[in-house]
Amino acid sequence: MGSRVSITPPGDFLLKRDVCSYGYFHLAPNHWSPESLTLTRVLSLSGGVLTMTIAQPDDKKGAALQLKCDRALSAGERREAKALVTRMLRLDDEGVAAFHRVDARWKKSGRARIFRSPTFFEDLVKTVTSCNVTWPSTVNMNRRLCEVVAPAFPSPEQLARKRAQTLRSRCGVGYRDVRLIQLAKMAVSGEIDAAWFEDSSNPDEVVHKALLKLPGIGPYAAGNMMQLLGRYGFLAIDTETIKHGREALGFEGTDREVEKQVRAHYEQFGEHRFRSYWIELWDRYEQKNGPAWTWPPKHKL
DNA sequence: GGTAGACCTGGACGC
DNA sequence: GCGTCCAGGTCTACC
Repeated sequence: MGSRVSITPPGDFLLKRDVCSYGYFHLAPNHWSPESLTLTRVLSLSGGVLTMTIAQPDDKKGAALQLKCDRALSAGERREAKALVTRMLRLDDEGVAAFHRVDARWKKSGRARIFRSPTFFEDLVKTVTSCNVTWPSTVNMNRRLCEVVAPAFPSPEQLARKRAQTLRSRCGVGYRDVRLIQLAKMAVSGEIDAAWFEDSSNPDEVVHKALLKLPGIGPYAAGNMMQLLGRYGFLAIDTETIKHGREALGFEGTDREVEKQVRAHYEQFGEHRFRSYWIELWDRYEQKNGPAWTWPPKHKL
């Protein structure tokens, strides 16, 4: 007999909109069902692995979330599950109103939350697997990491035990093999301390610099990790950003010139600049392709 | 500090 | 079916 857990989200939270707000909702072990509007994923808790389905049956802002698990949970595991879901769905984001004051374009729709992973380490690995590849390769890498290493997504301990050759040949991560194992070993040894990165009392600039020192993390990945940590004052500039600068914002010139103009443009949003940029970009994707919650798992942006 | 080239995978394309 | 080209961000060597 499985467990059911109920969570009361913030009054503006809408599951389908706030899960399908960043590409990670299509990366294993996440599975979004456009038919049932539910997110299913495998999680690892202290009592073992389980599969959980998250639904918002009333499909209205602020309506209760129902978590359905395929096995019974202890009281401690219920707390663990709630904490992981809270991180993924950003239920504890206290900056939504402040963001809408700075960028009122999204106040009516309520967009502000950007989906992420239940753990810092999963976000780190997903970010590395999204560098220097097209999206279908990122999808494949994450699927195979879950198939080959751990169904609930590899923990640092599980990944640190793997051989580079295994990751390369069976997970298709290519030259990222050594970097991923280095990151895992650093997380196991404590050299990468997730709690330190998550601690909002540490200054953004210090956290950003620390991210840039990690293997496989360059300017784009560090910017992306900053937003995944809830620090939105940094942009994550990639080829999509340059394309957006040209097509949506009308900037011209070389890539470098467009990047400069993009950076200058989003200055006005201060500590919220990534959200303003990302929601604008995502909104354009949805104008072309329909709401993200209708996209099939193999949807190409 | 700036830049060129290597690193891998998978998709598109031409034959 | 095969070979070639290209896109994608990080890292290193070099100027």
